[in-house]
Amino acid sequence: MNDQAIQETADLLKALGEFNRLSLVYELCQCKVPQNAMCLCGCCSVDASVASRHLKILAQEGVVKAERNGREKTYSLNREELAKSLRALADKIEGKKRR
Amino acid sequence: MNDQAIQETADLLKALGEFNRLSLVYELCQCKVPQNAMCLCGCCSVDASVASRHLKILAQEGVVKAERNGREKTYSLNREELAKSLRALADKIEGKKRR
DNA sequence: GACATAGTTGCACAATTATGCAACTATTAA
DNA sequence: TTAATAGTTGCATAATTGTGCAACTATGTC
Repeated sequence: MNDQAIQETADLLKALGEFNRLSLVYELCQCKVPQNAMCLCGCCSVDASVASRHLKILAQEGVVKAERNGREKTYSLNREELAKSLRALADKIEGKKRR
Repeated sequence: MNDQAIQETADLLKALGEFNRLSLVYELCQCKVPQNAMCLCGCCSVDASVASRHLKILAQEGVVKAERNGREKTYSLNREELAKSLRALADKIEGKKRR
């Protein structure tokens, strides 16, 4: 496990490890269809600029996918990819190759 | 999903989402037997006090289990519990109940 | 007892991060 | 074109976090 790989995993976990961002993730988790930022910023009662920045971080880490729809921007969870990353980490932690 | 549950999950992910702490976790991941703090602090080249604090945080979040052995303190990963938490999150993210 | 080893805690400091406001861009509607 | 809505960015600020050093506690050894 090289430093870069560790850093990437740490960055993903850090992105998820903040209350308002995780709230956004859970909110999106409940949504069958993509949600716009205004709707999402309601779920954690912060300023729109704050939600915008949190969503940007989540998008950078591949947690959410953003899409422009006219003047709206809609967000959806990258469910499979995110679940896969988390399960890969769980597998590694339970792995049998030990010293 | 209430605020407290979100906060608890966020705290766990935050504990894992820091480079040196995740390095400690991966190091412990490779270890069949519990390791002491001095050995562990080598793996991320930080002061012993820093490793001590990181390990404390990991222990608080239930990531590692600490045990006194004479003047040493040995740490081991809570493999099953941690893997279970991560898989539960993955399951939730992939869940089918959507609006 | 004195001394060594393992680990923790107080303190100061640097760096990062989360936040809100105001001003901005971009798009749509009138 | 003007106005309205959605979202972003610059700036200042408060809060949190990671770090190393020095001093401390705890345990084992001589």
